[in-house]
Amino acid sequence: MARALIGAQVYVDGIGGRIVETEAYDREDPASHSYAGPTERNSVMFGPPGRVYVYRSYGLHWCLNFVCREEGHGAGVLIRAIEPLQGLDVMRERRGLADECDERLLCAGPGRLAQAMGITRDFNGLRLDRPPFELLPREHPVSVLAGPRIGISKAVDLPWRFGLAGSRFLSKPFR
DNA sequence: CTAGTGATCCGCT
DNA sequence: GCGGATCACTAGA
Repeated sequence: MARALIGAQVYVDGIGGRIVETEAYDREDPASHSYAGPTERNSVMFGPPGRVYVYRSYGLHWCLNFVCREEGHGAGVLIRAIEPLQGLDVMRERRGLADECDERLLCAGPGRLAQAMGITRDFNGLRLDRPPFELLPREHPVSVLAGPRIGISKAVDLPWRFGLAGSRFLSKPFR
């Protein structure tokens, strides 16, 4: 699913764009929040698929995940970067950036993307197929790159980070 | 482009 | 008490 989501579009109240970077996290995965089993924080990961799991990162940022396997499994896809297509002015305002700033700073990285889209803990558990969310399938075939995940200290070699080949909006290049 | 650093909260052991 | 699924900023190649 992390690979399949590259090129899809996601919107919150009409603001968002094309998903260009994701990471997979699974139950038997030491880097996953679900690895040690269900807790209050990760309970949405063990619920039905097609919902949003939001967590606080480093005490400062929010991060957006899609629950992507059957109920009870405990898997998720971290949305790491989006190519902004709609609501760029609102994104800039939420991010505290100037009008003339580089578009690539708006949604390149999970914390930036959540801030630009207005995601907070209040969105945890919401369904992706209902407002305020809208998820559109990709319209054309895409070329997808894979590589190791970013910012983790366990299972560092699994190639579970995916990106749209050639995109300028990635949080980091693929080697 | 990379590498280093501090900010700041809370889930989990 | 520890240590993050991060970011903004700085300095240097």
